[in-house]
This record gives sequence, structure tokens and C-alpha cells, in this order.
Amino acid sequence: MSWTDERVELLKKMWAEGQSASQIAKELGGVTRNAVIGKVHRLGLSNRTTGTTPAKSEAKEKPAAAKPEVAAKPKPEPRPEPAPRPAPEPKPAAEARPTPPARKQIIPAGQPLPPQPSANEISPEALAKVSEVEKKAKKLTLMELTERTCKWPVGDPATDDFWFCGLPTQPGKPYCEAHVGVAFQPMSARRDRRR
DNA sequence: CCCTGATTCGC
DNA sequence: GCGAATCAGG
Repeated sequence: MSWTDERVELLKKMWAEGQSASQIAKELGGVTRNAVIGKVHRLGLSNRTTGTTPAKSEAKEKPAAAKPEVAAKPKPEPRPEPAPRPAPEPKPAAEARPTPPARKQIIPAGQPLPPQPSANEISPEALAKVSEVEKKAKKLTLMELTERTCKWPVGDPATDDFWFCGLPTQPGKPYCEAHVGVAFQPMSARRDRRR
């Protein structure tokens, strides 16, 4: 694969959007995240203030190290600074997430309602944490999921408003910490079985 | 361990 | 110019 115009274009776009090099690499296909990073540097659009490795570049900052050769510049030199980071995403957030997986009792009222002691107590905090986390979710598509991205589904699969959490999973688990919290309930008193 | 970006350097 | 290897930080 080579860096065609279109590919570079997408690279720029995604990089500007704050996508990680690895994500961009996946999207582009045929390249590794290293390739992406390398290209990003060659293109000159590197630092994003975010991510990692904040310092390091400007290690030695001369007090008055002004290079005289920077003076002459006929052109205004439209330094690429399209948009710092105003609001990458409008965030529709039209509706409040009712916490899909946190199943509400789907039991037709008026039924015996089995034991169900006081299960369904996924610690309100955990639930709150979930809805909070969903705001920071990576919102990955099915194909973007990896072995280590939270596979917690959010939204309605029938809508375009559907995605997977995508945050880093808890080692060994298929979900991120917050979702593991509500996915794996203590499965409390299950010993009714043997009465 | 997983991830991130940054840099180097042989190709 | 390219990107794997490596480095460095979280």
C-alpha cells in the first residue's frame, strides 16, 4: 500500500479528529500504526497536545534562541492550524441513555414474580458509572472491536445510533471496568437451589 | 500487559 | 519517502 492522496487525506482527517494512530491504521488498512505515525511526522502534523509524550520535544529551550533565518518570509505562511480543538464532535446526545443492559424488569406486572430477592442491585453507583462511561466510549463499530476493547453494546442496533463501548477491557474480561461491573453480578444468593 | 505517540535509521 | 524497530510514557 502506498500513500495515495485519498489515504493521506483520510489520515489527516482522522488525525485531526483525534483518532489514535492505531485506529487510523486499522481504518486505512495495509499499514501499521507505526507507518501512520511516521507519515504524520513527515507531513509535519504531529503534536496534538493530547495523547502521550507531551514533553520531550522541547527539551532545550534557549532563552533567546531566535534564528535569524526565520525573519524573511514573503508569504504569511498559513501555518496549518485549522482548528485547535473547539469541539471535535457536536455530541448530539439528543436523548439520555436509559442504560440498555441494565434491564428493567421485563416482567408483566401482576405476576408471581419469583424469588428474585433483591437481586437487581447492581449498586446504583455502578450503573451511574456506566452511563457516565458511555459518554467517553470510543463508540466503535462491530468491526473495530478487538480482543481488548469493551464489547458492551450501546443503543439500538436498529438505529444508526448504535455502537460498542470500545474502552479498554479489564484483563480477561470482554468489557471495560464499568461494564464488567454491571455485566457480572455477584450472582448472589443462588443457593435456593438446594433448599 | 495493554495502550499511546516519537524517534531512529536502513532500505 | 517509507516504516519496522525501538524508545518513552501512561
